[in-house]
Amino acid sequence: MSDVRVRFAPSPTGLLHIGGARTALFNWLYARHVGGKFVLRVEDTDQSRNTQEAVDVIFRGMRWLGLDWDEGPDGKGGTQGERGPYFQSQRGSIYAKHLEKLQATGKTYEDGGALKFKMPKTPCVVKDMVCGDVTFDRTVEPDLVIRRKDGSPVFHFVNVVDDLEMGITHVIRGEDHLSNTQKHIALYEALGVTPPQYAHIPLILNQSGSKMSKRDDGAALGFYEDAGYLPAAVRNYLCLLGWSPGANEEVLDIHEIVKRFELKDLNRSNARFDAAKLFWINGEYWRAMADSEFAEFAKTYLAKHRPTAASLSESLRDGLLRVIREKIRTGKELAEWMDPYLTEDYSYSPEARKKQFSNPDAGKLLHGLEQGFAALDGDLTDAAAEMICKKVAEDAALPKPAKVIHLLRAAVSGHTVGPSLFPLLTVLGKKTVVARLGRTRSLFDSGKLGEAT
RNA sequence: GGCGCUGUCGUCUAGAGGCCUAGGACAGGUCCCUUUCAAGGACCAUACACGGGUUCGAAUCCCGUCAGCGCCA
Repeated sequence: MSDVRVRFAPSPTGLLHIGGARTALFNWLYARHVGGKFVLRVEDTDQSRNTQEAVDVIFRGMRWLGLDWDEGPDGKGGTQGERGPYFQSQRGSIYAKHLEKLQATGKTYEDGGALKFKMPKTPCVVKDMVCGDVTFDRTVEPDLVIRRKDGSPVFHFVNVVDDLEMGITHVIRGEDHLSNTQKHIALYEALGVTPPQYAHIPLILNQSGSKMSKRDDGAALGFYEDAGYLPAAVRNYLCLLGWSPGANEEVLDIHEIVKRFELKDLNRSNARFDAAKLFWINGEYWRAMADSEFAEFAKTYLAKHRPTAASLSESLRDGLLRVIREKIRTGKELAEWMDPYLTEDYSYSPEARKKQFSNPDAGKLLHGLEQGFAALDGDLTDAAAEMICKKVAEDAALPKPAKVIHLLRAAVSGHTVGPSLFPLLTVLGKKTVVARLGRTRSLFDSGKLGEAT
């Protein structure tokens, strides 16, 4: 246990920004590493955007990443912790109290309806746990508006008041706030309170090298949930942006990361977001998942994105998932690869039309395959399927069965790529394979599988 | 414009004066494996921003320049 208290203070904008998620993650990692408290505070002062949905997005994202908080709204309409309320919109009287206190010091003055704070004109040294001692020469620092003409207190002020009222000991936040920190320190000092420790972490940059904004592709955490990424993989990737476990390791269990995470090991330079690397890490987690875990993931993901998958028989669905899983690495791909088997009215891709059904011999081969599978005695197995392919190839005087195999794949799935073919056929079963071959053959015979359509 | 931060392969990083003819990973390339696609294996290419110091010795320390980013106005 320790008396460290850190916080994540997002505003409900309708999405949980990937940079915000990373800030939350680093606060969480530090709290868990030292055994302190992690506080969630919602900075919902912008009434126009302050909706329940927007707040829920934050809770959902945090939970998805597994970042549990010790104090804050519990996400179910209640509160946990003694230092609330944890919504800024409910803290008006607290701000008013501190505003009065600040006014009593004589360090403020009215100016055109706004209340301004007299900034000290002396140098300020921010002792940052990541950036080191950063000196600001404030001789020309303008005074700070702390209450607008409309009476609303400004961000810097409420942020400071909240942090001191909530007993925050370490402020871990994006480096974009480093230059503002001297203002915050001035406010703490004016209120007669010792400022917290600061740790400014590097920013996450987009492809073009500027601060990732919500307009950038993949800037919302929800994007990865929708795309069927695994939260542990996203979390692992985010840890690697500005922090490194040291020697040649990257894919690490979160417990191991918690154990090793130190603020002093944080990088100082901004990091570009690399979607390809995240995709790779996701693949690592995808393959490492236990079967039961995968089954649970697939069930949940398909329920949301492919509700019709529920009508497949359990054995068919499980079989398909098994043969598909090894070829792909996200839920989105899983859903797309399931598509050809969710209906008997499946479509044929342009590649399949072009590569497989533009060949005049295809009709003959399809007939042969259909007859071969129809005539099969007993269960359809990998070996039986292979034999049929070989025989059809021989009958057509083809030197190798490859051509037949490719055509067969296109015929039963409509696509030129897919799961390993023989295991797929076995999963589908003889009846379905024969029916699909019949359908394709008949469409082909009536000239409906050409390139044009 | 002022102030601040940063600057190692395309990207994320290891590196805290000699272990560095700079290591790993992703991405890229070649090959192997493979009756598609993945996965896997082997190999290749690519970096200490630049210029000055300090030192026997610098990616590592200091200064300057340049560049990028951020904050404020």
